[in-house]
Amino acid sequence: MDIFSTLQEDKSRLSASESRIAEIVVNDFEFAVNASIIELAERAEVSPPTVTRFCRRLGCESFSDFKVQLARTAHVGVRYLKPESKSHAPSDVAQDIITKAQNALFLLHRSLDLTAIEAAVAQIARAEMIYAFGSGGNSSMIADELQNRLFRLGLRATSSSDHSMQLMMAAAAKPGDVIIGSSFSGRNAELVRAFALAREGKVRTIALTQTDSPVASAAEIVVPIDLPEGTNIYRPTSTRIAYIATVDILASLVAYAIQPKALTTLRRIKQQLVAHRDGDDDKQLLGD
Amino acid sequence: MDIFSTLQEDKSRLSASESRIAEIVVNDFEFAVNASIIELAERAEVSPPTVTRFCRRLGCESFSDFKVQLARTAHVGVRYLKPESKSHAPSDVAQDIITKAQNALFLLHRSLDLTAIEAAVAQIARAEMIYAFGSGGNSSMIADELQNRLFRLGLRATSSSDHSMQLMMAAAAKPGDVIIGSSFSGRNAELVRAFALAREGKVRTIALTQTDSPVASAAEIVVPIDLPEGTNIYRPTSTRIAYIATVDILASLVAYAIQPKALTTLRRIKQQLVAHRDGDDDKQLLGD
DNA sequence: GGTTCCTGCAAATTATTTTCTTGATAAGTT
DNA sequence: AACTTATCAAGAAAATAATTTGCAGGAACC
Repeated sequence: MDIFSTLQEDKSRLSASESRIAEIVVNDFEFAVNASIIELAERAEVSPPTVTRFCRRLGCESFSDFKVQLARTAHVGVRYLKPESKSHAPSDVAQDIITKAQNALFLLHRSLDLTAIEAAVAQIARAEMIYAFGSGGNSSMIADELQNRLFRLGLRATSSSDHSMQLMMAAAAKPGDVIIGSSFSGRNAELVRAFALAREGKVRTIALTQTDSPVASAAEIVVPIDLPEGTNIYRPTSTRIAYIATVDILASLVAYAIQPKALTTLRRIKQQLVAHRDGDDDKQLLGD
Repeated sequence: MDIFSTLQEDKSRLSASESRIAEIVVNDFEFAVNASIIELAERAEVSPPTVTRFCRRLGCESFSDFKVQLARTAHVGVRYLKPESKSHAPSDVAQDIITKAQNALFLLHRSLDLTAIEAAVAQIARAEMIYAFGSGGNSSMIADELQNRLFRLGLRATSSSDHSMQLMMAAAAKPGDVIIGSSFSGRNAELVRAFALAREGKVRTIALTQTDSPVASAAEIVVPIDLPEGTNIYRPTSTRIAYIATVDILASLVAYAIQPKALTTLRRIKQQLVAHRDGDDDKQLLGD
């Protein structure tokens, strides 16, 4: 557990003086990690012992322990509390995008539903055939990615971003097959329809989407991905990164679940690639 | 600058005693961030003042400053020095993937070539037509992603993962057009050929790939993405994430470069989407 | 009115840094 | 070649600063 979550959760249990300390820590993180207990106490207009007690209440051993914990999580965690930079200079834009991406991963980690993931992995690992659905540029990439990752494991997988094809495939799928649908917004009505159709035919359905969304309610297993999307319309990235990481987690776990099969297939794909290109370099990746 | 880079670089300037401290810091990071100066000194078999001097040499104000800086970067930075967890438990796998992804972003940020990026952005922003090339599952995703991001800005863009098509498109492209090729390995011979063909016809070429690779030498502008790929064959993710972030940075900068045009196009795409789905929710993303 | 909890003061403890000194190494000099 | 001198690393001890503990006053809440 990190300090910031604890701060959020234990906010009510803090006394007036302690809240004042908390506020400074959240608002001026730079100051807080560099300050001594005395400086922090002065700025919050409390005594040093109060700061120590504050740290203890948050589950830290001591003030220095608190500072270290703060520095550790805040590197990733605190930035989403800060207003984004308004500059369009390349270095700022790059920094901003990378920070947001890291935050997305940080938030993803904290909100991961491992139970749902395990359930999804179990279904995928034993599926006869896997259909990955997603549309609209972002989710279609995720669908392709799912197929890309799963076929390498020796599983039968296909993907489609075409609504009509999705419906037809859902209708054609058999019990024992699995449909994985991705929707960033959770409001892809056609995907909902495909899920409904699939469930009628006893086909397993897995959704990668927002909780409490139409797509989520339509699927049997929901792997929830809930992230605040920034308001800047130019930059929908961070969510995308969280989805990719989730696909990666799913694919890795499936790989472990079906170990021997996956290993052979991967080896064969790799041999094929190496033979096809230059033979002297084994370091290249599987599939560029 | 973070402590770990400094440690790497100043390694030669450290004395014997200081190197012993450095070794402990790198190998047992957990101990180092939690220890007091006395504990650290004892373990390295040096005196406390030597530890203070060590911190100063690394550019820190004091020992506590050192600890804070260490904690800040290490959260992201140190883990790639450590052997990866061998457990296949879902939580460990998830943690591992997310950490690696964050590391990839961290490393990306430190190795970004902003000059190359600016040059690429300038070319893309004024291109008549943009061709995004990439093959093999990973890079083909990046090519699609480039198209996906750029067409939304009102630019003319297409993508292809088909080697033959790439060659034909490269031959058909005109001066004023831009070809962006992605290759994780840098050893995609067909892409090299397409680049050569394009350059004959005065078409601008941009490569997203490893430095000092065949693909890199074939392109006019190289946006280098150099990351150590983990050895685990199941998990090629982290590089992918760095590529996606890079595409995002490029696309965002292009968007800013051509502001008014991009804004109108985005607005029209959004209207189209909202009209097509349910009208009551403006929060949905551009393209799922 | 009693209990509980917050808070600050002052003292005690602990940690950290500074200063000073010693010893080692290397370059220069006779 | 032997001696001198400069430079620097490193520890001891002292000084300083930071942090914590114990205690007591006071406020708020039964």
